[in-house]
Amino acid sequence: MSNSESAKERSRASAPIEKPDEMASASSARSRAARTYRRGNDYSAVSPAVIKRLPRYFRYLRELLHHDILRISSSELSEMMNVTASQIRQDLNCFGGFGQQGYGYNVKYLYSKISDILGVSSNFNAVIIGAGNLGHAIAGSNMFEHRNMNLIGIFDVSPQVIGRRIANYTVMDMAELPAFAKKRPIDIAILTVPKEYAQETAQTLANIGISGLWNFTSTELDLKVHGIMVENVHMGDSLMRLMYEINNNEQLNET
Amino acid sequence: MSNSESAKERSRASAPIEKPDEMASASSARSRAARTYRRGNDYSAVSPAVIKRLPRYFRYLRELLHHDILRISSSELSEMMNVTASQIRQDLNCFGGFGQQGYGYNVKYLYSKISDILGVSSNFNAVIIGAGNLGHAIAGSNMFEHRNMNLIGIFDVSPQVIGRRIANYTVMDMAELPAFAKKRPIDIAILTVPKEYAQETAQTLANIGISGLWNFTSTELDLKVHGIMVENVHMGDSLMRLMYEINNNEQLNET
DNA sequence: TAGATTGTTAATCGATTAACAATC
DNA sequence: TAGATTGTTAATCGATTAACAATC
Repeated sequence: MSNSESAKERSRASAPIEKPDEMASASSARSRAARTYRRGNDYSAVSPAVIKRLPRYFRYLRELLHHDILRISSSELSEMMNVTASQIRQDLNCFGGFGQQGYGYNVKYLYSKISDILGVSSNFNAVIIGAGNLGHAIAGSNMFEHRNMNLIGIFDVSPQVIGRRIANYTVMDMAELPAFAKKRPIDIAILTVPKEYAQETAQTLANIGISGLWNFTSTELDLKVHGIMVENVHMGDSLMRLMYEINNNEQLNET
Repeated sequence: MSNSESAKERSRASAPIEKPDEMASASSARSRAARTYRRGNDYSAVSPAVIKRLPRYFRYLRELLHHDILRISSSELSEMMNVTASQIRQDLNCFGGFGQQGYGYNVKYLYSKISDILGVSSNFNAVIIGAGNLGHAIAGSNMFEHRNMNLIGIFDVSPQVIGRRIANYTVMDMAELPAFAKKRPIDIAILTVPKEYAQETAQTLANIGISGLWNFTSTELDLKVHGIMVENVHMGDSLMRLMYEINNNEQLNET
């Protein structure tokens, strides 16, 4: 982040604009599942390619804030992120004019906007299904605080792990899930069960009425009929892409 | 996989072609790092979009084999995978003519070809850097056997975990890594350390001469100057995309 | 005001789909 | 052989980049 020092310095000069700080009103103690959220805008026309890039902007903007950089231009950001300035401006303008001509972008304001678009103020409730090593790793991560999510439970079927403590949670019996879901609405289920149980577990989750499934199994689950969004992690695919790149790049270097 | 029953039945009839079984000759006991691998073709002209899809073909073909389906047409596969038959034929033809007019594709042959392209026969040696929950989860997965990779060690800096047994491996001291690497060449490092240590650890890994880095930290590491391929997992980005989809899709349903 | 940088339109590039001739 | 299905070319669609007028 060394090449943004100039931006840092400039940010200490008085900023010509003072956009409202929307961060403060963003979070609420209650879950989105409790139907207290305010409906956002309709972004259905925004292209998938743009949406796929949003979380990366979120990460970089957060990083800028950590470095007390309060102002940035599309060209400065483009250098940092290794994309074109044009793309950045195009991407951001899908959601509204967040910048100011002659000035650039207010990092704090932009970050709050991107956060809102991504749903950080939704206060989702999540549960982990499968208390194996991966479920354990996810439970212990800081993934949730950073995104205003509430991990409200961890479930498993194995008597050997039910009742065990994992990252401040007591693993519950999968059989208790439907009753649990009635008391505390579940927005997102994180699926870390063995591949063989993925399909049936997904069906159970569909029945209790989740909104999204974060799928760590290598199986593909079609739950669109139930209106459930599925996001696949497919770590194995990622590893194979790496293997491919190593082989292919090395050849280029050697030839 | 219910809609492929017809393919299954047909596959039991005698197949008009008998492509050579290249699977048998694919694996070797020695590591690619030991420079025993045969150089592959140059696929540098193949578009990134195609390459990104290859692991998914790999998964589906493996699944077909498990179901004893030995023959498939692009249209049957397209239905299964929810893509166009045209795309499948285009994708596969980037690497050569793997099918046969009037017949379709021999699943076993196609699987072996895709495997080779992805580098499954490269016999990569891998180490895990960071023996936390995530490192533990990856070490215990079946990720490696399926891809002919050898997990040859797990390293950490914390005296509390060094010496502990994890999935049949004894966690080694990070300080021993350079010496270890001299004895057993490392192709791929799997980085599961806390974000704060990502950069310096990556530098250490670059110095011992790895070929690829599988990055689980949310930091982006530029090691292209060292000719090292980096593949980022960025689980957090995946979670945010899910959050976005839930918000945006629900709105559509409600309006 | 002049300089800087956005927002936005137009041009280019890349990826997907359609169509069909080649061929098993 | 006739039927089926690939391999491949051409047409369409979508995504990225370039350029510049608008404007702070």
